[in-house]
Amino acid sequence: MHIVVGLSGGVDSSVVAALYLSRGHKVTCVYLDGGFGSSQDARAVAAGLGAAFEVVDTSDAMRRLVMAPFLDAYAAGQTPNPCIECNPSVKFPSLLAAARRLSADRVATGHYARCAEGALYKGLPGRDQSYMMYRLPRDNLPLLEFPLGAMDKPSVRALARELGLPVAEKKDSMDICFPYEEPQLDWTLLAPDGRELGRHKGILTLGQRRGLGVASAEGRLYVSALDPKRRVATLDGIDSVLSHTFDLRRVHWLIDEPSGTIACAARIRHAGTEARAEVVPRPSECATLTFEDPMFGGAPGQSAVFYEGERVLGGGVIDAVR
RNA sequence: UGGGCUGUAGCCAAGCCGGUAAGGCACCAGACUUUGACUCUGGCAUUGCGCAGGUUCGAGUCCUGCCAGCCCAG
Repeated sequence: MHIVVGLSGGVDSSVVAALYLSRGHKVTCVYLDGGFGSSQDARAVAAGLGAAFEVVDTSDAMRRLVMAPFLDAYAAGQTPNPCIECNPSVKFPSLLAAARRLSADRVATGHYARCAEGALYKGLPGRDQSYMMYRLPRDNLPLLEFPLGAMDKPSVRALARELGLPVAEKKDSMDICFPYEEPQLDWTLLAPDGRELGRHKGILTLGQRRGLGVASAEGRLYVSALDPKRRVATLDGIDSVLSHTFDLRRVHWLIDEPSGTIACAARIRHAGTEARAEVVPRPSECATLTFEDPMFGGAPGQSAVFYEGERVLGGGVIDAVR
């Protein structure tokens, strides 16, 4: 089999490339160049493995489809999740296009998730990245492989050492992968009774408490409401940030679209807890998500992802928190 | 220029009849994390407690004076 491996130069994707080679497959490593970062490590890994290597320029798509919307969202008082946008609109389309061009059979990446028979499943607990991929087009799934989905990080690292990969000890990447300037938005911070508590220059997220610079005798304060038009943020106790119900837009399914209400488990943050919920589909790719117990951390712009056991059912972008 | 109250780190605030400065918030660092959320861990008043004296083996804690702010009377 000829397989295209999305090679970032990190530990995970490097192990993936090595695995396919050791199984005797033909591997072409593709480094996506978003216009920042360096292809050096990836190139070195591919060279070390004796695999074909090429660089695909995705900088234009990154700017248009990921970075610009990211900043727009913050300006609109939302909390964007660029990784969720990048996967279906830049990363996987670019890798699949490369595979088509090279007449390769499949595409593999180092994501901690699993793919089988056209369905997407979680990776192992504690290392699951399926949340970031719920928005992939359903017809992409049969072409994708995530060989690390059944592994944990220590094993992957151990394997990298065994294979003698030069990046075996490289630190995990986290945080947003592209550079940007934080928009200097002028927020006025108010108490629930309308008292002015302070000002804040920059971006704010619903549920945020650090960086506000406001001391309160009552305890910790969280951003409980954002009014992007007036640039006013209301600060309140943690109870004010808990909610059961979320309105979703841009709902995307990885199963046949349900005709009515479905019960499932759902998550509203990548590293958030999964909890029992109910999804009521609405017209125009909308839905209402209601949890049995109140959830913390929901913010417009973030995604809610639905699960049934290990399987990812779909998800949507949070439009409003109720 | 009558009476009462208060003055402890950036903010709020414990410190009882003196014994060698709680706690919370904020802030900083780290952990966690393919979203800058949340969470967790650690640090955070170096003889210092409005100022100046006094009593005492020892004072934030008692005494005197002063300064500042607040309240009630005027």
